[in-house]
Amino acid sequence: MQIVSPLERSAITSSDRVLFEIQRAIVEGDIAAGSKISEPELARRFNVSRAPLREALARLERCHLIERIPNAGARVVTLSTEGLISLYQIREELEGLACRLAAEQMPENEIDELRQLLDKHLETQRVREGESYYQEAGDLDFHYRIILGSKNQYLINMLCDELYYLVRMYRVQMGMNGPRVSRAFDEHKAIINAIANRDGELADLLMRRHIGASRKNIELRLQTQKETS
Amino acid sequence: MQIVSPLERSAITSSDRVLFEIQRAIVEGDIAAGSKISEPELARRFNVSRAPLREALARLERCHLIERIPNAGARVVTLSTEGLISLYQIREELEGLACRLAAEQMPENEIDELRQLLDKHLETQRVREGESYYQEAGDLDFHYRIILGSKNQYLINMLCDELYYLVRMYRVQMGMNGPRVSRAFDEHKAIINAIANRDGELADLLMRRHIGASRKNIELRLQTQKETS
DNA sequence: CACACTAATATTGTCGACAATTTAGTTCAT
DNA sequence: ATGAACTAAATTGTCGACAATATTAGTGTG
Repeated sequence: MQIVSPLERSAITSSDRVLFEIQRAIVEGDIAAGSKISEPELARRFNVSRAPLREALARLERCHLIERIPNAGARVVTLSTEGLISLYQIREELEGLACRLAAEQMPENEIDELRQLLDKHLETQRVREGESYYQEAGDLDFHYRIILGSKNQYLINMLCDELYYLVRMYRVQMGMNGPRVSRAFDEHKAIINAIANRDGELADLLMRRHIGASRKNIELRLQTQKETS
Repeated sequence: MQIVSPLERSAITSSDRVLFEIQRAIVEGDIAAGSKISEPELARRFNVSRAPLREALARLERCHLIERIPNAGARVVTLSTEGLISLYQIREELEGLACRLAAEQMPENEIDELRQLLDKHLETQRVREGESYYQEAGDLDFHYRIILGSKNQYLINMLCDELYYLVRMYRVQMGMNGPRVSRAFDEHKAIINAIANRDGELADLLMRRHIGASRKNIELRLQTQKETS
């Protein structure tokens, strides 16, 4: 089975182009969460007919960014704290597995590259202290590479294609930064060390903790939400 | 967040109808694994234009039954023992999680219904001794219901929509029956008991073992494959 | 004033035709 | 005979128009 990275993709067809643009717009919130999607409007806006647009919509549904109802149209997904927790529960399991597999499968050169990436992140963090955006992207990139390192094609598709953009959307729009950002580096470092030592069990555990800590933060927020209301 | 069961879906549009028919054909092997998909041919065969057919193809790609290459067309996925192992690795994690959540979230009446389902399976197994097909469907149904019981919408979508048919395809075409079938009942019973006792940790563990045992069988088969060749 | 029903409007689903691209086949040169 | 370049055929991608369905506005009635 040939392993393919989902992000190594350039816009071949005009349907691709439209997909990327709408995807970005939804993730960044330019197209508001929960808003209705009008095919004629979007087709005009991106200068394509409805055929490639609908193709793009089908792929947006695939990565859980929109929901479609037959004969009634599509809506951008609505974000909720409960949904975010659901998402993190899944990530804990799947990315834990990814780490375990990466410890077995990831070639040395990829591990080295990942180390270098971490060092680079450390520098940019020092330089751009406080600006979490870059760090966020970097964090996702870190996770991304480990997933690719698992060499499990289904896992790669699910995490890097079908959930990746939804995770980004939650981060961008619900502002997942805070005190965890600073800790993340150390945790990343420990994870990559475990992988380098080919200790899959430990890498698995550390990644679960890493994501689980974020989830618990969110659950905490949910509690205070409920108390306030 | 409204919880929706993916299998509660009837063919609304003609794209739906075509999707269901092709889906069944691929799973059963009527359309051979690895074979190229011709849009004009399928359109004629199912008496629709290419528009709804392409819509159906997009959704088949979503559940990993076909792979598309821009400007080059689609192929039915090829099955491999390695792929099956990859799939089971993911199922172990996700269905383990599903059990843990089901132990927390599944309402009593659903648990009762699941118990009755198990009893019914036991009868049909006695009656149709040896015929594994019904049992297979039943096994999937068992897993299916627990997943729904987790009340995690992303998890439900991923397992019951995006992976369900691929799992069935592997089972039908690679003939996953054998001695495990008889054990499955006892394991199912233990899992449902754990859920009924609201012991999520145990239910999680048992489900991982349940699926893990199947995976190890497959890995064993892979070993003998390699030795023979 | 609320509600049910109907008519008008807008949106989605489907079709057939055309454009762009890939694939298959043929010719020619080495 | 092998391989490269070109041509022809077939396939995929895109378009605009029409049909089917859902939404909205309007009307009348209790």
